[in-house]
Amino acid sequence: MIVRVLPEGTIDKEFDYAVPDGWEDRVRVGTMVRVALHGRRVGAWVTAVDVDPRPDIELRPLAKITGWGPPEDLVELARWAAWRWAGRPAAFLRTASPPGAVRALPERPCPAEASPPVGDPLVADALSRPRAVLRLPPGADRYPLVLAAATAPDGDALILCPSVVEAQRLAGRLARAGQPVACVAHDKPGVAAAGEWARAAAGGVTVIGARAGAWAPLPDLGRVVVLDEHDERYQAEQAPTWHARDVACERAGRAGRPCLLVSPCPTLEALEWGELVQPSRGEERRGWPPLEVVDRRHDDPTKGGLFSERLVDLVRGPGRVVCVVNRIGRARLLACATCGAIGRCEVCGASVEQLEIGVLRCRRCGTERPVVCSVCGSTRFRNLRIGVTRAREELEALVGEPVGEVTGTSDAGDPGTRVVVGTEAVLHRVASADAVAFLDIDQELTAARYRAPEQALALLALGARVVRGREEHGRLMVQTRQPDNVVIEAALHADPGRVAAVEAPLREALGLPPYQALALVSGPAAPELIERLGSPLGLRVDGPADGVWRLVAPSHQHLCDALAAVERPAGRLRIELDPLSV
DNA sequence: CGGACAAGCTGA
DNA sequence: CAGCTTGTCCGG
Repeated sequence: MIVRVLPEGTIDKEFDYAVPDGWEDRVRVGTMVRVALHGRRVGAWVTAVDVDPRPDIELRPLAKITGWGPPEDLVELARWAAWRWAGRPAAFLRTASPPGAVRALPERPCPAEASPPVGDPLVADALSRPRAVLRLPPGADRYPLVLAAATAPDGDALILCPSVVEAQRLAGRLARAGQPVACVAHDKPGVAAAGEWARAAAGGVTVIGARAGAWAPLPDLGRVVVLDEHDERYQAEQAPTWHARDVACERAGRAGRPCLLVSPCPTLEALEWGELVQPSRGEERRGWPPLEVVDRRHDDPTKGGLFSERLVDLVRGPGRVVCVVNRIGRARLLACATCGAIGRCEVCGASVEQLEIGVLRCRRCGTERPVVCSVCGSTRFRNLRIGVTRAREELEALVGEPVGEVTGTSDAGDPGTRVVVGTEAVLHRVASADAVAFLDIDQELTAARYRAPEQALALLALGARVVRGREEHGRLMVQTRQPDNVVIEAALHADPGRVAAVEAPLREALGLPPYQALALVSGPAAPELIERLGSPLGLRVDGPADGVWRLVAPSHQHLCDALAAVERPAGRLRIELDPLSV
């Protein structure tokens, strides 16, 4: 027998090898092997079996069978993803492969007993549709939905969560309920990750995972559920910038299986893809906490800083309070206290920030200088935009007790303080609180990213989840100079559809995703790629701006076909499909 | 990817 | 022209 293999790494070419006698039944599409290539041994995936021999080449034998690899449907899916995100199939096959060698699959567990009927009619409705988007408010418990999906007949469910921690928590809960479950995650600490992959590959288990879980092996895929589909952690930040939600949807579609996207604030991408299933107004309102909007339009921006009177009352007051400022450091924008000039870099003119005491640092070029006004020489500055570090200091002074600080880079140790301030990361770390306050939500509302309104609503929904729904008496507070902003109104009325209703026509008019396909091309080899690309029909090439070209096309079909048609030039190249900001 | 080999550059 | 770097090609 002759097989075709694709080597690991960046060799984007397939090679044929002979299968030694007696190995035939251990080799199938997806099997991981080692082969001699150009005097070296490299790992590879079998991509085709029973290949016709070529008379011109003397074939070498496979050197070794490493073990089980992605099943055939995922090898096909990897080819699709390579097209869809302009990457190499090997990158996706790596994600779809076990984190260590899998020699044998474990026994398939005995099937669990017959599934109980789904109690919640909303969940039953959502699970009964082939492509549904379920808008579930932040306070709603998703476990009944997960259990219903896990116990549904017709195959094993695949359930995705935005983070490995959430996936593990959910898998643990299902396992304790007696459900056979495998938690597939590549960066899962400690536990035998290859073992979990093997249990998934054996079948008969519900598979739960984070982003890479979209590539978990399931021999008998039933339904696919993506929880918090709006979460940006589903998208890989390195190229290829694939999105686990989109992979999951494509995978379910290819297998002819139902797929359900769940979110308190579904993205426009999700709404374009499937039918929206929403709770009654009353049910959705119960799932959002009341929102206290502190209108700061008439507050003097130079007085009180980030802390309005109502906010001071909140933090002084009983219960656990989480404050969110999505900025690290001490000061991200400063003005001279004497002459009022904005602190600027003397080299490039960009605004300077103060991350630590005594040093001003340029946000663009990184030049540092002492805290002296370059216009009038004064050494006193006003902090126009304070960050988490400074906010913590000021909060401590206000409440007269220690205040915790949590940012994405701070160590995981929980600050056991009553009041905690942090960036968005604090909402992922703190399990529950009596109140969540967004000190400067305007920063999110006015951010120069086209998804800013969706992201701001997602942030509010995350805060809402930490304090739970209306019946839990949690409090959600925002301080804003834009109390009429549709994002604030959506959270206030527990009606996320308001944001979509405003954003959809706007994005359509501006030619932004999901109504047009976008890609950014950068890196030393980018000019060569742009040159080779030419100007195919339907593709617009803008730029370069700061060395980045922007490709726009009416659909992914147009854009990805155009990219697939050109040969990738040598050298470093980053092709970012569906960028989160442009 | 990484080894092989060719082409280009340098210094005596 | 040896000795070195840089670039391109190719593998089964």
